[in-house]
Amino acid sequence: MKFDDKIPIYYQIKQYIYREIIIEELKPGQQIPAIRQLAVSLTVNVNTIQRALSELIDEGVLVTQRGKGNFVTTNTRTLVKLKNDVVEAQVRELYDQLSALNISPDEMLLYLKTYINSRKEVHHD
Amino acid sequence: MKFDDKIPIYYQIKQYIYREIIIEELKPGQQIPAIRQLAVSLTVNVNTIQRALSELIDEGVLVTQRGKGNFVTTNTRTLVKLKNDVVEAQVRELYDQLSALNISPDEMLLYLKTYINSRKEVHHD
DNA sequence: TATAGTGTAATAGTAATCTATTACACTATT
DNA sequence: AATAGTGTAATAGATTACTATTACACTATA
Repeated sequence: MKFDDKIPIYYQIKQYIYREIIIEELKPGQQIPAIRQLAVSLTVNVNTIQRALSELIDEGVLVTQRGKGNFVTTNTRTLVKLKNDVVEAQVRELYDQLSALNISPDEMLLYLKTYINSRKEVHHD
Repeated sequence: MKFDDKIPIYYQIKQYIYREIIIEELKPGQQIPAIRQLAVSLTVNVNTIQRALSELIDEGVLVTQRGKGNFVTTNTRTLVKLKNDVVEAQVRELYDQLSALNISPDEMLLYLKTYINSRKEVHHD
């Protein structure tokens, strides 16, 4: 996985797990990969994984069972809130940043539409 | 100024100056505040300001004149590119993040519209 | 020429993040 | 009982960012 070197890795791992849960790549109640396994597949230290997970556990997104493993919460309310919060944070970020550039809401929509269209025509992946 | 403690301060200061230039709060050719003045008004160390400015100088956004001060470039091409780059980076960020949540372009537009409307109705500033 | 206002550079100390490593605790299975 | 697979905890070292501080270089002006 490629990390942004301007943002703490443990924090980016939190966001990554949020996403995996939201798209149900990790389903409610499902056991997530073992800490040492995650450390290998993300090529970071176990402690860094542990820091991310312990925050997710504090937030109630994951539930830990000592000796067994870590599991996605089955609490629907928490999971719905998670998706809403993550999406809204992203949208608000764009809104705030473009507002700071004196760009109007209508222009924001136009910029987004234009960007989407530019992705449709040419695919530079 | 309030900084995000997940992102280096010098980097946030760069973004701040980008914005001031884009909205022409700092105009082409204009002298920007002295380094020690910026350090006071942003309540950070002179070295931190210096790090941000030296990168802006390397990028050609600012021009320095030893003993005189720092000035916004008068190069129109650089300034136009700056605005385009900053705006597109923001839009791409939203697009990529929401794509990772399996959200379609149409849904992205809807989310943005909804957020904009929610800002119109109630103003919690 | 002295002084005030600029930018520039270097050093030292602190804090946060990440890595590497070791050790321990709990669970399930052989 | 032993073992393998989990999570948990603690220490030490490297790196980066930030601060504080001091000093120096250039420009303009009194």
